[in-house]
Amino acid sequence: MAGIKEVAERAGLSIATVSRALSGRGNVSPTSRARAQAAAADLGFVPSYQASSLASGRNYNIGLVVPSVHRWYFASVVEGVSAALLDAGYDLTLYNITEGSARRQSILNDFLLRKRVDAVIAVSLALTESEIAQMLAVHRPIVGIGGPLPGASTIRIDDHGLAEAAVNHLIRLGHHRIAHLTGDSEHEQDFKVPRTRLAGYEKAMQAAGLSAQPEWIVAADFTVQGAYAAARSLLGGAAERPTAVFAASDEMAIGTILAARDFGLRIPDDLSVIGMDGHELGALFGLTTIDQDPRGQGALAVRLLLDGLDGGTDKAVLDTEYPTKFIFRSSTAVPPA
Amino acid sequence: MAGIKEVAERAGLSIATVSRALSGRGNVSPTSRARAQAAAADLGFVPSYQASSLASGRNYNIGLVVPSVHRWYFASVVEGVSAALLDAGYDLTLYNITEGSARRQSILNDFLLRKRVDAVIAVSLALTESEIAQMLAVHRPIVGIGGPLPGASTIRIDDHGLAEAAVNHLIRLGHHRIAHLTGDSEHEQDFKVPRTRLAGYEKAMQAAGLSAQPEWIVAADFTVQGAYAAARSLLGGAAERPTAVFAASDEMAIGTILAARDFGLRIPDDLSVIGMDGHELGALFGLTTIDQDPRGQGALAVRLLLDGLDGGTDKAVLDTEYPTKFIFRSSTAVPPA
DNA sequence: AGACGTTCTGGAAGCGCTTGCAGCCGCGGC
DNA sequence: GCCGCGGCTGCAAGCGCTTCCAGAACGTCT
Repeated sequence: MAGIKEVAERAGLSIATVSRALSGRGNVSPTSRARAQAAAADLGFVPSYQASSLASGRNYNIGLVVPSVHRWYFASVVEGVSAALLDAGYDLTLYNITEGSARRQSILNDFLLRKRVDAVIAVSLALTESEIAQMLAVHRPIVGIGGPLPGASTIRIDDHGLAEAAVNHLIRLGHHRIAHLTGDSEHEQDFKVPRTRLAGYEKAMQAAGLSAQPEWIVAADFTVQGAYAAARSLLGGAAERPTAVFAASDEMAIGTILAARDFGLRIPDDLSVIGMDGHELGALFGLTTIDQDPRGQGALAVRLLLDGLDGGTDKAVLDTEYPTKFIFRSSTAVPPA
Repeated sequence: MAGIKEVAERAGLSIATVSRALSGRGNVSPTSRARAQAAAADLGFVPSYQASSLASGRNYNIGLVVPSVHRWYFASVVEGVSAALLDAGYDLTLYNITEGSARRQSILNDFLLRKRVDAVIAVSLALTESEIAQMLAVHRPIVGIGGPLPGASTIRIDDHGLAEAAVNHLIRLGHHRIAHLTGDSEHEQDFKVPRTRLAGYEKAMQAAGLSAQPEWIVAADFTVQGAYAAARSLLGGAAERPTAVFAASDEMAIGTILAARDFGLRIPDDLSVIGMDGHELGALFGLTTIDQDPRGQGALAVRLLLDGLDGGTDKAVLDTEYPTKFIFRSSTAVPPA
């Protein structure tokens, strides 16, 4: 367990010089630097994280708060963030707040504020203004992904507009009876996205002069299974069956496709389905969707944060709209005659 | 940014007493404790993580190393570990080593050894003995999940025996032509599990006097898509088609089922499929499988580790076999006549 | 009443680094 | 030849806690 002191002795230098040599901060002659590095390598020296952190105020650690790690979208963000941070030499501290409200205050207090992290990335988490203010007050920049963070920087996609676009795509194909699979309000206190997409759906329907039957708007949790169950009741229901479904996520779209298949409905002949996300599995189902590249969003969040930390400027709050790609595949077509 | 000093002043106590009062270590009169707590609350005091960590040597932070965060199994472990750690007041530092070898040495050096974490949980990661020794030398206990860690504690399931059991289930149903979907060696340098399951498959086949055609053992990456593609070539191939498939994971089993459906094969009438994992989606497909509860494995790993850290005993290396549950559903049946 | 324990408290010494400051050296400019 | 300056270096003062130790206060036992 060699410390910097041992390295200094072995290198015949002072502790201060070794510190400067190894950290790259401050002036050190090439000779000294080389000696310090050699000594450090010989001893297998690894600087103590907490000591340097305490002394310098830098942590090289950022916190990532997600409501789930199972859903494709979140897993992808985690992956993007993780890779970007590893490259930058930062640690990633993960907070998976599953149950929603119960633990969140304690996480905020006990973890995030404990100066353990230099900054936090909150995914689909609706922090209140005062919570955000708390974080900013202790100089912890925040960026939000996919969730509105009043007063903090955010990265998001145009959920409303994209939902409209998805529905319009179906409308242009000739569909009139378009259903929507949205989020389950029970599981999404923090998760505003489904409501926004729902609003986009309604707007597009209305703009086209179509009536969105209440029974065509069905809520499910954001999983394949949840959507499958919801789609079964939607498609198996009496009355007029919709000819198209806009699902608020690709996982839900896949659940819908599976349910449709179970009913003997052919996609897209009998039913068109469009999703949203860019899930890898979409290709397998020929799913038409809108790719939002969550991995890239995670990487971007890291870049924004690190730029801000380096720049030192408590930079302006900026709201970035992340670009998306409409992917046309075979799950959408003209409605049955 | 109140420090412990301000709290002490406000409470009219010494720093030492406040520290003891708030941490619960050492003797403090009820009166003093209350005063300290009140003062801390008033000031919104949150102790500095690095300072207490530096002074006490405890980190309250454990590192979790996973090769992926997308695959169901790993996401589940992360979830289990995360929940258990939050309860215990520990932070979780996540290292997602995607590419395999490239970054792993640097992670070991730059991150794990930097005393940032008190312990590490490595999932399906085959650390070498010397890597493990390095960690243990700096008093960082390790527990491995689902991967052999020579010299460290591990939690694992009986992959070999369970694979045999899965295949035997098919054999008992009357199947002779049983295929196996295994891992893709390209993507699994560290991941020994598929090979073990393959060995179990071979053993069971041999024990039953069945020949495992080489073309019935097909490799794919551990995703639905990968398995789907592999299953297509397996089922679409000429020659004798297998009547049953044992897939090394539920995701692969699902891919197989989807491929079979696309070929018009009915499950289980034309093809039996058995998986392994306990994926929630399995129910939707009626998938017979073996539930290994990765979430529980993650939670157990945390418990082992924390017990060890508290106990102080550099406890014995122990190898825990985690219990599994065979789940019979509708994807397996007697072979077609 | 005196000796001895217990419980509680505060002083102060770290934990292992970073960094401000001052001193040293060697150099170019006047 | 002297001054000034810039590059290097080491000293030492922290960073904000924890914890050892010694001492104070209060009980208990004989």
